[in-house]
Amino acid sequence: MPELPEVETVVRGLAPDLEGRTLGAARAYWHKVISGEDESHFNRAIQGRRVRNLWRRGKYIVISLDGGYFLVVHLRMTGRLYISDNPQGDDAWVRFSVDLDNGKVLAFSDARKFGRVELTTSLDYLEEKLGPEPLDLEDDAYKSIFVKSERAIKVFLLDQSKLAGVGNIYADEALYESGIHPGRKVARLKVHERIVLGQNIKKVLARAINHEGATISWYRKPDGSQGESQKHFMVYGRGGQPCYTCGTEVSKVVMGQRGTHFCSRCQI
DNA sequence: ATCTTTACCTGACTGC
DNA sequence: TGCAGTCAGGTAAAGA
Repeated sequence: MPELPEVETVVRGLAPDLEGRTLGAARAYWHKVISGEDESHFNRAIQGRRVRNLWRRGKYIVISLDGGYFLVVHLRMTGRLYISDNPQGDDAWVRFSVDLDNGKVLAFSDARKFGRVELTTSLDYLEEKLGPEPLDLEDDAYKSIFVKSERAIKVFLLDQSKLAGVGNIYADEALYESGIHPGRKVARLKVHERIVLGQNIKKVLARAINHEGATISWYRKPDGSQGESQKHFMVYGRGGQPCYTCGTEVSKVVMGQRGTHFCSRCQI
């Protein structure tokens, strides 16, 4: 499940091979993979444009092209983005590809077909729907973000319009690190809890980036190798197993339609 | 307006 | 071995 650290790892891995390349023909192997315009218009607009650079915004990958165009990619749950020597890509689930001027292709693979590729001339819509970048925020900012809402903090953390990039895994991990029960209402969090939670969100995300993301099922780095972050989870995916801190069985419940893992003794 | 629910999808896994 | 049922979860859109 690509979240901020996984998307960041993909961007860092692709940048050296993509920056400066000129794009050629694009192909969609599944019609819905391209959001917005149709394939022929998409193709006319993308061909011949040079890649300037790329970056991550929330869980979105933004590839900046000459002429003010941006290729925006979201991996959703099972998406992969990689460079291949094979025109068809390297796996059975390639939904989109675009030729590069060095004979390789940029391939977008996605078993679940939830991911999307979009060509746009404005990134305003991203800024309108996304909250701030969690790694950029200081304590004061976290104090003010975690205010007012009556929702459970776990559900709140998944809302990309409040904070962009945190997903199910790192929400559970950050709450564990903070000793905060996922069902606590945001408005009831004490000031020091908001600060600690913000610090731990940054800590778990930064650590996961250092581990090059978590390979749970589908996520791979652009070179095809697995991340290491999953080896360091304290609660995610550990329902029924003993808490590393106190030995209590890790609980797994559903919260906001998402599997939620926590220690009922360490998190209050 | 804010929040919740549903739909989108299919591979992997479980149980019979 | 085969098959039905369940689960995984990010986001848009619809509903409350």
